[in-house]
Amino acid sequence: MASGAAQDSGESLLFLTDEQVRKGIEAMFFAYRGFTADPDRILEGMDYGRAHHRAIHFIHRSPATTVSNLLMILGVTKQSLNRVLRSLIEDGLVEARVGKRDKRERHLHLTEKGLALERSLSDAQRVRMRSAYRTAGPAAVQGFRQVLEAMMDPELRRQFQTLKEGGV
Amino acid sequence: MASGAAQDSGESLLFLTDEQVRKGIEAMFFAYRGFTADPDRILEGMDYGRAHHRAIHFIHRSPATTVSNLLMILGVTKQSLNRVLRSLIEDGLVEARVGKRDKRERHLHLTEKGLALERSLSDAQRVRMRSAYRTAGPAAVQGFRQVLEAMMDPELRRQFQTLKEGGV
DNA sequence: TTGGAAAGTCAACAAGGCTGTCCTAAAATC
DNA sequence: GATTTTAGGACAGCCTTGTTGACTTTCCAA
Repeated sequence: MASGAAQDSGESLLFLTDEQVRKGIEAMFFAYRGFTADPDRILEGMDYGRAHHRAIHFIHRSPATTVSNLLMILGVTKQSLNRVLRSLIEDGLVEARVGKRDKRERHLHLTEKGLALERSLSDAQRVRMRSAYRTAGPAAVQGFRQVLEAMMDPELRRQFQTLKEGGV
Repeated sequence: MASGAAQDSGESLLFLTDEQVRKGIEAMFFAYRGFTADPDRILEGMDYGRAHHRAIHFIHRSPATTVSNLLMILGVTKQSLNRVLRSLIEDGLVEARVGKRDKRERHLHLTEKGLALERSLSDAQRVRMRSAYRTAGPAAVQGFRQVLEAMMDPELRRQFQTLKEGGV
């Protein structure tokens, strides 16, 4: 429907129509497909999937992180994460070191092999991001980041901001 | 690493460091979680999942669309989509009308019941989008959309733009 | 008119979520 | 010192949603 575009119906804060907001929703859907496409392509054929990618990413970003920590960030059950971690450890991509002060904890690290895979995955993903950034321009990038951050659950946003400052 | 922010290393187009691009990647990950959280909450308990939501969304957006059309948009196999459609049709949310000129085709429509579910799902999702938009502001929203669009695969981007103009 | 392509269905399998239960070791608390 | 809590792991079984492969029906074009 080629209906009215920016006619905010009385409220100054609602500067977009439902139809326009829906376009944002679809953009999010299609963009996420693109976003995951490159790593998925690399992973396919190996025995790994997106779940492994996520684990590798966050272990790389926060070396020596514990299993519980990773659970919070990834938002999955420990059984689910454990299955993934087990295969990564067996294949020598991740090393789990027993904690020094608290021996119950396992501190996770990427091995050389793990770092290599992380590199290739994040390289591929960064190429696309960087290209999108370049196309859209610096101002757009800032807006992009602002909207994404506002879209997160408060809990996740805190996680994100913690990583932002403290991480790596 | 609290390293230099916007020191583009010689190339004017690469205005962000690898580290900053990575932050964008993580923002995408966390934001997508938030993005899907509300509909997921509604769907849980019903017999449906995200796949059903996607089908309902795009049938609503393009009534009388065919199965193949939907396949292209959703990017899954027809067998996968078929399972989802079958349950939606059995439950009376979607109606599949045999094509008039081509009897192989099924033209998909939401029933009253389907429209009601679509409403509640998209309402929930729009509330969050709108709130994020409001927080970030109009300029940010434009940047958001530009970056997302640039991030899509060219094929998907075409789909998106087609919907943008022609759709509903 | 026949053969291929397109639309859709059925069956079986895999990845990766989930719950539930049980286990060990270490730490914390009483 | 005994008990409870916490961190982590393992196993079983289930669900959703993706996949391939094999099949039918319908349409269209050589």
